[in-house]
Amino acid sequence: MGGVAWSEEEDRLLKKCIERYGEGKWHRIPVLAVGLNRCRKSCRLRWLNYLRPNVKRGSFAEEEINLIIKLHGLLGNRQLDEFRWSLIAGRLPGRTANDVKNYWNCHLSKKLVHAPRIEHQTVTNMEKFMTPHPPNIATTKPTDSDHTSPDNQPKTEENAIMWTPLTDTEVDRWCQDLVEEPGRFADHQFSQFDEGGSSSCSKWDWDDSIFDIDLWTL
DNA sequence: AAGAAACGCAACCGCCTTGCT
DNA sequence: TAGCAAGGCGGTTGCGTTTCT
Repeated sequence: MGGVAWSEEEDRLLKKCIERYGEGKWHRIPVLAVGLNRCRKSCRLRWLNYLRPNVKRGSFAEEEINLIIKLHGLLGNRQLDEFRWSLIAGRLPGRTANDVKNYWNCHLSKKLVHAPRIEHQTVTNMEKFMTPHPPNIATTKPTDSDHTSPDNQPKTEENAIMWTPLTDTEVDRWCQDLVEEPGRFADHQFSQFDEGGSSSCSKWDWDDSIFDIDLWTL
């Protein structure tokens, strides 16, 4: 791993400590969890990415991949190659920023490397590339009005597992289609961010504005 | 069957932002 | 207003596992 792997005992100590004292006081965790020789940052990361309840593991579903690519196009900084993984992850129930980032770096970035301007590409015709799935799941475009759940469904494990994971081949085909198809994102939707370069639109203007766009109708 | 290469992902690092004094 | 501490984030690393030759 990228560092010293956490032992079961360390996980148990951290979980117990957070259940007792709550999330958020990371600077106190190393003090409160006797025997846990980890810094506040490591504790926070371990909790958020691994121990926290509702953390979803396993393959990404097509809806999740769809949303990652959409949001990556919208939230990615074209000039700096910077991305807002936490914002993307925030719209994928059970997924962490680290998960999304890893998935992008391992799977999608290589496959979309030839796409000139992803944010002007489109995410359409998913139905063509779908694996068999329960009716009305993948083809339903939710309203997502509360910005908390991409499928506008209760955040339950049941809903999550109904999403059908894509194989690598299917992702390949889907990404290829994305590259070849002319953009469906209207330029005017982005012009407000482009005018005058980055100086006229701060990062927070971006964040505030970005969710005014109905992602599911793009 | 064995070694090499590629992949996946947990963990670390450094920087930035925020809140408090 | 400045300085400090803590939270949070994105980029990177490196080891275990899987696939390929």
